[in-house]
Amino acid sequence: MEPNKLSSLMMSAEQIFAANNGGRLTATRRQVLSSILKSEKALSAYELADRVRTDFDRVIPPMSVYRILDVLIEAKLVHKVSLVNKYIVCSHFNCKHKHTMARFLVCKDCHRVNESMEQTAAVRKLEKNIEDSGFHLMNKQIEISCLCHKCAE
Amino acid sequence: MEPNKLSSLMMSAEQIFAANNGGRLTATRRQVLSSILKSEKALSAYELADRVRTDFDRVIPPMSVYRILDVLIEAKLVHKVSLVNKYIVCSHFNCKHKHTMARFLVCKDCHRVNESMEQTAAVRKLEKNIEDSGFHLMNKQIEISCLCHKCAE
DNA sequence: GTTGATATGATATAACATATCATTTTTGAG
DNA sequence: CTCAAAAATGATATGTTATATCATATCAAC
Repeated sequence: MEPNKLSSLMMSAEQIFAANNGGRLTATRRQVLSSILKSEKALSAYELADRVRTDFDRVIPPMSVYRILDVLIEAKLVHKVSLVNKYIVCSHFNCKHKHTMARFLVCKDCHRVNESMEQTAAVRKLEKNIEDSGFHLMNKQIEISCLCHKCAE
Repeated sequence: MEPNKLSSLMMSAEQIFAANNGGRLTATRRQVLSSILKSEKALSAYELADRVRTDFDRVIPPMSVYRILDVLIEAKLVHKVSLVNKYIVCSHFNCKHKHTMARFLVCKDCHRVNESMEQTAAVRKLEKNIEDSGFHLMNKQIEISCLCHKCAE
């Protein structure tokens, strides 16, 4: 990721936290966010701790990474990709889109993730199906296991 | 589950394995399948080992349960529900449907699962989207995190 | 500056999963 | 029927992901 893009995303994050009574974007959280932002694939909490160690020469205990991930997920900056038990930055926390339902194509081998917005009509139909089945949608997130083109070669 | 239904499902499984050069439906596998069939919610491999212990008064090591789950998944009798790292019987291994893409609504609290078939038109569109994104579908399975009506009360 | 709230560190342990080698059971050729 | 190969299971160890809990440190407001 180009430094400009990274710093622009970090500035967005600052604003999101400033507008947010739930917590602060502390130095530690900034480092974790920065490291996960730079990754183009989903990372486990432990892998992310390693990245922070490399990127900032600072050891953060996994427990803290989990807690910080919770905060970042709560702030909608990060998604948990449950198919692979890993975490990835929201591909458009920086943009103006109203966040409806996201579809995640998850490479089962390298854990690259393609996040895209579901079409409104499809979402409406899906939400109706879900309610008709006696379930309530908890996470506007659809996950599908795939192989990316690199891993498919 | 009524005993009749259970034995009918077990007979189907026998036929599937008989038609299948990949392996046999051994006594141990039959017990594991029977225990998972009786559960109306998804179970972890360890929970399933516990069920077999209760149901058949027989201890099966978790390692064996994992191996047997692999075989049952391969035979398309069982699904892995990756959202919660648990396993559940395919809701229609006994029926005549051509198996296209299945949608799983997964209760994040009690792990009950609603499995249903995606509509053909939607699947076609989705598969095209996936290919256009440079991914290959690996598992005709869509998982969505929900709360079931009982847990929502 | 003290106090209460927020955040992080440290430690332990639980839950899910795989690797590997040994043993047992089944199958099929002779 | 017996032996050898293949398939299945057992046993053990270890890796990976996640949570619980208590102690310590930092920050914000008065």
